[in-house]
Amino acid sequence: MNTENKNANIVLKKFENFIRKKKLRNTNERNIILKEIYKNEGHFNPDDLYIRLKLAGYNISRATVYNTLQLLEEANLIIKHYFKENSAIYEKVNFSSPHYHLICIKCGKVTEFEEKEIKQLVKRIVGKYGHKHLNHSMYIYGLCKLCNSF
Amino acid sequence: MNTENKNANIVLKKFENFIRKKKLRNTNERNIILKEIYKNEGHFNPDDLYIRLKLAGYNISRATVYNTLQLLEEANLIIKHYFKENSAIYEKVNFSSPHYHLICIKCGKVTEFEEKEIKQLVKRIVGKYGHKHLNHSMYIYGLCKLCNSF
DNA sequence: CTATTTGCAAACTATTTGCAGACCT
DNA sequence: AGGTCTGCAAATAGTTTGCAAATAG
Repeated sequence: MNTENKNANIVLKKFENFIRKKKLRNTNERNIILKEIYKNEGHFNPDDLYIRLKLAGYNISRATVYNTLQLLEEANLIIKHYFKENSAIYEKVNFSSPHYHLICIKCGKVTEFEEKEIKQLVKRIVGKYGHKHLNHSMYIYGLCKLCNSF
Repeated sequence: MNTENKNANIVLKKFENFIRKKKLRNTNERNIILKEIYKNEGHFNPDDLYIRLKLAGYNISRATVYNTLQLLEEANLIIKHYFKENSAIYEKVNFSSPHYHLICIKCGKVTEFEEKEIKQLVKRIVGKYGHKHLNHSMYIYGLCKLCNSF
């Protein structure tokens, strides 16, 4: 079995547990949406996903897409970002290598980077405040090389 | 002169420089908005600000408020956050102590924290990617003490 | 069975835009 | 004087909601 399928199976399992624990219902729509997300790479917004499902032949409403994305976020299977207003951007949780974002406030370009140190730092902070840690994001705002030279 | 006024003067000066450098115009509205922001503490959204200006007797349109907030962000005098969708949240740049945010994905509570290490880390990363650094944010998502116990 | 979930369309809300007039430089 | 900036109202875009029908448990 390839890595992609393995990951997809892990998240389906996790989602099933989450659903059971919360006494929610295991619907086709929810599973289809989760699979569609894990079939693809990179960032996506709710409408991207809605269109992709449409093209794949599924008749799943926007309401259900939004609804399910919220559930998946609570289940810690996707992360929600807000690079700019009026559009939430999601990405799959990457179990092996969390990464962070450099954002150009001029052109909106998003550059990803990794940084092992951050994980330790976050662990310490969360402990201090008694939170249950689900996820974390780091956004560095500035001007990218190109925008900075004009 | 108290600290508040001193800070307000520094930012007015900085904004003036920014305006000049960009060959923009030094309008009353822009200065009124900037002063109003620095008169207050904590987070605010564009509409909060609009209402506050209204109540203070200024007839400044939403369009101008949005417009100016964008300028102030570019001038690095305010930071924009997206704690949840459909509403940008701003705060003044705090020249002495940058701080970061723990966000509860259940109840939306935002807890601020400081962490000196982060600044160094960010400096290193930005250098690596050739960005011009303006600001950075760290968001840690999870469940706050209260939400985690239910 | 029955309470949750769904699809649909309409509603809502934050932000942006177009335009005519006002105002910096 | 000339182009930028403003206020206003209408337009836009993302998300949520209300309701009737479908469906999981």
